[in-house]
Amino acid sequence: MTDAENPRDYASLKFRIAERAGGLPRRLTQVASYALEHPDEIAFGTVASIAVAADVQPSTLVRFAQSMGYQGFSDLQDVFRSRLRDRILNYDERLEHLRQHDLNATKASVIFGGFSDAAEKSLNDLREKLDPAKLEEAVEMLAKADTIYLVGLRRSFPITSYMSYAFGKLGIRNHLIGAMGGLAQEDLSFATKKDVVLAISFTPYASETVSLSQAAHARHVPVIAITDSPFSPLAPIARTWFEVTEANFEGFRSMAATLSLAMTLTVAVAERRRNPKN
Amino acid sequence: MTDAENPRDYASLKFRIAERAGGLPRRLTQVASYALEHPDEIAFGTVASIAVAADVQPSTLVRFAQSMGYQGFSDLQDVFRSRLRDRILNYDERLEHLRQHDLNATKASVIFGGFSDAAEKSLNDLREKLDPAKLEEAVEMLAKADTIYLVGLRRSFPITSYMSYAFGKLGIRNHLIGAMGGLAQEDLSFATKKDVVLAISFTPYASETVSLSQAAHARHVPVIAITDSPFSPLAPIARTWFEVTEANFEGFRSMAATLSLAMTLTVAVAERRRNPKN
DNA sequence: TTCGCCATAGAATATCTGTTCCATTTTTCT
DNA sequence: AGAAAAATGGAACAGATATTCTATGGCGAA
Repeated sequence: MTDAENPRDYASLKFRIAERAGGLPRRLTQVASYALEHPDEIAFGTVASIAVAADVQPSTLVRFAQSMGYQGFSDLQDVFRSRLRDRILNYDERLEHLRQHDLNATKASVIFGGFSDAAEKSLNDLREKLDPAKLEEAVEMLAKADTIYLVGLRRSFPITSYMSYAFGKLGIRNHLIGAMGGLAQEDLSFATKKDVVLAISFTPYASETVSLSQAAHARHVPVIAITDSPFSPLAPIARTWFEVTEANFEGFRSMAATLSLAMTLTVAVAERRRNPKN
Repeated sequence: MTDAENPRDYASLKFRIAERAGGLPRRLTQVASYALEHPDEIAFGTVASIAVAADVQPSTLVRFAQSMGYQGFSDLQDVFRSRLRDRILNYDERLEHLRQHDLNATKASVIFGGFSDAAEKSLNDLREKLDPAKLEEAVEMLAKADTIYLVGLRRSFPITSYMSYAFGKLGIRNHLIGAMGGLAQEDLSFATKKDVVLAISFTPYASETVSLSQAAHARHVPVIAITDSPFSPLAPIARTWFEVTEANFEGFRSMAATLSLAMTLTVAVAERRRNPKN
């Protein structure tokens, strides 16, 4: 008997189970305690496998789920699965929420919340994923470079233009490619082995960024890339590359993580030049 | 054909997929990229449901698993599931992990942490401080503007250049001032009462940004400002203005909050133009 | 004790699952 | 251009799945 709506998130379900477990028949209590103790067995297992593990009949599991207000075991299992999903994806759900609200409200502040969340998620993602060794390698390369060529168009241009500005302030020679006018190719053709190209591009990869980087790579200019997937055309030609996946809101991707990485590279390179290794 | 032993943990599997994806047939590449982008779909979904989501035949999924060296799809799915299991189980361990890493953390990764923290702090600050009413007002003004003039130099230029790009994509007429060359004054002199100037400037306020905005204001062009203090020279001349204080790390200020606000304005204006307020 | 009720076990079942197979298309090599 | 090989789509299949159903067991009330 479903009494009122039943929990769709793990926290409330857990609460309901704990709450009702006392007044439940023997076998169902047994299931309840097993469920709370081995939540990921429930999430991943099959009725049969869980039944064995909990020393219970398969049908008991179904009855348990029904007594908690769900239609069947699979229904309840979904909640246990969402728990695992949410640990990683709950931001996406929040974005979903915002999007739904957005339809009714269209309020700018909701949009702001969405972008802020996207930024935060992106930052946390990168925090987990960023490999310090790769970072070191990139910093080392950039620190030794004669001139740093910054290649970024469209969405990535704000990033490269920031880097160019910051490098400039720090006295690090750099060329910003693709600013205005079509002189990009010209500029980059001066690059040599002693220089480094830092290319930034995300799906859909701007063709000019890709072709410029490839041309540089063909002339043995080392390339460092910041991109969003191993399938990026920049990945295979880069000496080292960073995977940065920005969360998006309403189709507009955050730039917070990329920017954070860009600032890191800038400052770290300046520091490395001041105190070279060894 | 299983060539050597195959990955049982997600990290190595991911690596193998990325490694081999290039030389894979079309449909298998499609699966590869879907798998890397939606790992938890793979973990929880069924062959049928994933096939639909990835726009592929069920059999292709099995073939993909086999081409990665597994006996069947379920085998590969186990690896994706282990990823979720491990994430959860390691949560406490992860803190340990981080602490240990922190000890041998490289300089660059510490810097990255600093910038990420600064970004997060800035975002939270603005989340608390941002006044929805002001936001509405600014959106309304921008939505009604004939042309939006974006004024930002130095550190603020990445922001305005992003907005210019995004506005352009959304079909909203705008002029990016201060890009290159000294023609800024010229460009802005065309602005009329029906336009709006959006000026972005932070301490120390770039004199050109200030003087351009003042000139526009003198000619009765409405000005919206994003700046960092009530004492900013932009505050008194702005019809409405936002105070955004970015946290800094090693003297380099974050741009996350400003960027978030900028994206908000862009998208909100586009939306407002689509659905004007009575 | 006897009756009635509920919980339980375990088999039955209809659905859904992953996998295989083969005809067809596409690509590759000669 | 033609032949050979590889890749793909889609249907068929055997096995596993969650769920339902029925007979049995246990327990308290009359």
